[in-house]
Amino acid sequence: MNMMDANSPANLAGLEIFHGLAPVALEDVRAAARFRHLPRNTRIFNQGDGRVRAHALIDGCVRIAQSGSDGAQVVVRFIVRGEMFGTVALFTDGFYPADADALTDVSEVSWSEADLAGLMERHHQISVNFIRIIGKRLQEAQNRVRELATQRVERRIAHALLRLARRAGQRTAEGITIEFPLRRKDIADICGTTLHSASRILTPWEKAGWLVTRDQRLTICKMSEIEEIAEDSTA
Amino acid sequence: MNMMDANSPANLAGLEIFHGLAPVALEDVRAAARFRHLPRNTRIFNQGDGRVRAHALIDGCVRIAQSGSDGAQVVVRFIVRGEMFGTVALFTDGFYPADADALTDVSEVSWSEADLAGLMERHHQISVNFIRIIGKRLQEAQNRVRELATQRVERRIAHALLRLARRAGQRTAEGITIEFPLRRKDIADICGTTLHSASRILTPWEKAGWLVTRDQRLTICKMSEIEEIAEDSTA
DNA sequence: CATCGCATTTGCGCCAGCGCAAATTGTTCT
DNA sequence: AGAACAATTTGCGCTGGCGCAAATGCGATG
Repeated sequence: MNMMDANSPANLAGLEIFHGLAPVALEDVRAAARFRHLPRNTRIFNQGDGRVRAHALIDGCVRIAQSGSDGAQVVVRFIVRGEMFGTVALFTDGFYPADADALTDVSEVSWSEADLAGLMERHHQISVNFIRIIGKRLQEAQNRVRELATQRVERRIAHALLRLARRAGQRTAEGITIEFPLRRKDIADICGTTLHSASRILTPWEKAGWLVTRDQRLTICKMSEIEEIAEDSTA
Repeated sequence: MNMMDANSPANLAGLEIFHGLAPVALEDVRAAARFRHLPRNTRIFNQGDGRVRAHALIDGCVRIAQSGSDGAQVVVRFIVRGEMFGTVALFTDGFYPADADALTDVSEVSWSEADLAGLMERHHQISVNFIRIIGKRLQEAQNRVRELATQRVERRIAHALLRLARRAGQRTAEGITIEFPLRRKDIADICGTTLHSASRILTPWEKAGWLVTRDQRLTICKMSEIEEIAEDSTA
């Protein structure tokens, strides 16, 4: 509650979905928002839950993972500061299609489906932004389909690292550090392979000094070597 | 030109994106529409082309395929009567991310990005419908990612057939017929496998009488057998 | 009708990557 | 610090499915 006034107005304008909104519109947006603070390793929502809300991450990071009836799971994406999540089910069936886990302590905002619908109606720009966001994500998903269908594990892993670095990379002394905990298993679940294969591929890269893992944070030292392996246009 | 009056007003209301619009709004929509008739085997747009438009298929069927720099291609989806296509790039970078080919003679309508933006602004319901459409497609894409990542070829093919049958299936004497030309290569490119593997799997199914191919149309006779192989929840 | 071109089938060999299982290292909790 | 647990590495054998290439089937065209 006390947090709300501290970080809402400034941050809301920074969220991609509210770009270009007038201050008065942002006020409207803020009024319908629910702010929350969650400790790490919390389940934010479960695959199959109803009453979806539109979420935005103010700080921290979140893993979105989908699992099939057979238990096999896939990491849909990692969410970093400023991004929306849980938005796919909005205006469709109303059930979350994946699990969301807080990987670090997080603060998030969310809006109910009905409130968001009202906001979009009153402030048309929100719809446009939203469409842009989902459209972009759809393109990413389709590129991923193509990757899974046509490339082999090593290259898929290289791509995954590059994408993560581009989206959540922080320039540090040693190279580009991906700013959230990333286990082998996560990388495997991103790339559609097994923990074992991921390990077998990544370890040599670490031995060669292309990567470093410290405090659960992965740093890419030799970006160019990874790019070499990825060697493909459509990123 | 003469076609326009014949099939526009009635059909536009049938398009998913214009559901729930008032007649006066549909008039507005119609005014900005460009109707076209194209013979089969025409390229409707190329991957990489600029000046995207929002397309809707009035009649016929279209294959959307994406190819990587290495030549490997993936069938993104098949479009049937009433569906939108080429919509992914709208409001993002403005370039088509895939090729669209007319598999039969087709009639299509399209709107320029600017016109569609205007329509959405004037008739908010269009935005909502559009978001629902893209959201649904995003869910499909993510399910496909999971499938590619976790299931093997046989099961993926079974799923693909079931999905196609559900979306474009026509009840006939022998079973459910998928109403557009579907080559082995297409099925392979949908499932992320090779022509050869697809053949190796489908031929036995045909021999067992579960499927029939006639006039380039595939008919599923024993739906239950295919479902057996697919045996998984999240369709 | 003969020919050409395209789609499909099928045999064969090979290898990327999975699964199992054990060893090793890192992390958390008391 | 020590114990209990979680994550990672790695050896080994196996196989699903790819790649090559040849054969066959089928429709279109002159």
